[in-house]
Amino acid sequence: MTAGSAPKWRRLEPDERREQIFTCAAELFGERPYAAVSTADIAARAGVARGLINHYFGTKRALYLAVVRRALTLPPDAVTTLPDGPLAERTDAAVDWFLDMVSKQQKTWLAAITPEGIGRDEEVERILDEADRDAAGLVLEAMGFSRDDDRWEQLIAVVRTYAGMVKAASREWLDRETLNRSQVHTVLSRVLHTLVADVIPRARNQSS
Amino acid sequence: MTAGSAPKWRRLEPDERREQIFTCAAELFGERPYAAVSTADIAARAGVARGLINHYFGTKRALYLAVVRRALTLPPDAVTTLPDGPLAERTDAAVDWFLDMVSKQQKTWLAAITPEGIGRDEEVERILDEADRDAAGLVLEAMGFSRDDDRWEQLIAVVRTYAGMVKAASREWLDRETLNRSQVHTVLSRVLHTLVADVIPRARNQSS
DNA sequence: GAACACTCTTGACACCTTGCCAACAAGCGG
DNA sequence: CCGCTTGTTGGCAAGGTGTCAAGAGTGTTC
Repeated sequence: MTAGSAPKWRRLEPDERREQIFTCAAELFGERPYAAVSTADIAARAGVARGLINHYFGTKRALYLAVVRRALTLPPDAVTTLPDGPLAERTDAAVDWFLDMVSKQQKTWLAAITPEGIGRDEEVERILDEADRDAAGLVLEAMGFSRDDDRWEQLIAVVRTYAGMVKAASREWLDRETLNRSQVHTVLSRVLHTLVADVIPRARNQSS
Repeated sequence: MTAGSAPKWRRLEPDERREQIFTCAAELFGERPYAAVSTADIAARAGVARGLINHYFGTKRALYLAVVRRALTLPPDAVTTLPDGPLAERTDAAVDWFLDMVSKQQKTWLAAITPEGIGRDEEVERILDEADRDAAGLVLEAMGFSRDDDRWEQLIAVVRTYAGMVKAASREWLDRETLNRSQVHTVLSRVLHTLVADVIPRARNQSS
């Protein structure tokens, strides 16, 4: 028995440890509401002292915000991979791409977009807003609009409106399971088609 | 000096006290996120001992749920006042009715639908769901569907999807002010028209 | 290979919040 | 004026969070 002094704990690179804690936190926040997840729970799952969480993220809330931020940040490989065909094809492809992405990180995505109800929270709201804005930009570009368009801000607003529908549809599909993927796809791509082909041209003539 | 023994506190009817605490709580939850409002804050504003809150509502969370529930309950005078004309007219009228209602209770409505993103919470989610469900039912009836329709559940799901867009549009209009009422009206009524005339017929052939 | 230094990690401490409960007292009925 | 009902208070115990000095793993040096 070479009784080598077995270390009680392993020392990791900060980035590594940070990521590990982050992952465990993301899992837990996906399973239970914010208040029902204690830093002790996160520490336990990560096999780590509770204080380490504060060391890396400062605050439970900050850790939570980091999780939300990453869950809502979508990979920017959207536009490049979309076809060039007619509008109907492009909307189909865009929605498909999106549904794929969402189904990969179901839990986290759902948790991030699920409203808790009354009361506003500046930080979370800002993160949600920016994520929506980025996503809307990608969608618009995929649909063939340019950032130089003089109505860009209004276009963004319209698509962000659409984003509300996308989120609700995701919940019906993944959470409530009242619609299947095919049905959600139909709803989202038809509506997107309507927006681009029908609504946006009209809206141009109603600027305040 | 008729040194009448000045009472340290007044005794109220249970309903009265309950309502008073409820009101203060609603105010505070409207100003700050759930976690940032302590029962001590509520008690202070109500001029009452903290323990009394637990006595009446049992739990901080229960009080919060009561507030959310009341904020989301909407007046059921929708269907009766809608015209009988062609679909486009009905969608126009329905959206108009809705925008009127919303603009009347801006603050409460906005506070109630603004996502806090603090994760999932069965109870709150259920309350939001039921509110959406009721609203969706009203919309469908206004659009001429019957509750006996064998696809009723799926119809509800689709309209609830639409509800997500309605909320997002309300925020763009009232909160961010990136779209004016006319534009929001166009977006919402056109999309509703698409749903009823185009999407729902298709969805029927895709039931899982 | 032993001592060293660096810093990642721990464990305990103080503070705050929530829910509980027994005692108190306001106001009505006799 | 007295006593009863019960609305109301105030303090206690459990649990959660953030901070911080001390401890221990791991690479480096001689």
